[in-house]
Amino acid sequence: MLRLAGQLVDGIQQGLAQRGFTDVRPVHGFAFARLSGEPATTAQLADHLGITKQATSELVQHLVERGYVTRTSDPSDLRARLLVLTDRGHACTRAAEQAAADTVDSWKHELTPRQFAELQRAVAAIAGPGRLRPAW
Amino acid sequence: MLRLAGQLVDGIQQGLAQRGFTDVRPVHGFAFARLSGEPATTAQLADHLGITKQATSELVQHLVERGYVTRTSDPSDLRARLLVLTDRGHACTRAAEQAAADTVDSWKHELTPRQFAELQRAVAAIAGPGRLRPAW
DNA sequence: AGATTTAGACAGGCTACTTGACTATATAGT
DNA sequence: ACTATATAGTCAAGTAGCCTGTCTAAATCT
Repeated sequence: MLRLAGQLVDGIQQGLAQRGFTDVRPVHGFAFARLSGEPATTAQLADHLGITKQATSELVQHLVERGYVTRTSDPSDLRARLLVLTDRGHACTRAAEQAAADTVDSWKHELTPRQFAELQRAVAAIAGPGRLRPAW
Repeated sequence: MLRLAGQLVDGIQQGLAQRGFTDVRPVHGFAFARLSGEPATTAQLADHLGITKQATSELVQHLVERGYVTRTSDPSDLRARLLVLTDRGHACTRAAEQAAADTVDSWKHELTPRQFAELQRAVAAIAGPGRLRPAW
């Protein structure tokens, strides 16, 4: 299982590099996954990633500098800044999803369609939705 | 899939802590996995872990200081030191395996026996044996 | 025998995190 | 309404795990 996760992470990272996104790391992908749904504040993102606000603040700064994210003001809370993906941010997210799909496809070829469907069902049943964060 | 890997790593780490092993990290587990088979040199271990000799040397020093590993001389090469797991090292390895089994058992309860068997088969078929290293 | 490679360790540097401290805004208690 | 407390975000400093570069001793090649 750990090997599969490693293959997937490596595959995404490699696919992103091939598509021109060389300045993002896996942890940024987890951030994109959170922001691609709806905007979030830095504190919410920190909770999602399982790291401190401070580290998240620096990570967000990195993404803003490289044009993946913009900070917009939250009308309901003057302290907070809502983080929104830019077009480039969305493009990077799509590229990561494609790279992930490519890796999963390579697994598909090792299995019968029925086995693959079972695998998908089992993984989805066990994992469920929820926070996704760096593991080790 | 990444969530499952995260659950597994967290489960192992937590299980180890409950069993009294609080001074090991996941990367040490990968080292134990390599050493529990047959002894290896630092350079071989570095190759297995996918990190430099220097980082491996420091990691080994950490494990020696804490009594998990001993360095024995290699009669066929006076430069090399063969790394051997101590009793404590083996105990930690077994504890990690038990903790991993506990986590996998919790998955088992979410699936039918047939589905679980299919999952095992599919994962084994895709992942295969080989080097295991930190992923992100 | 001499030249090159390899095992291991030491030194210094980088980076992604951490804890601690601080300001500005929001919320709760009286 | 006023005060006390909590929260959003950032700055500063420290830590840990990796890196590259360098070196010694032993092995291997010519």
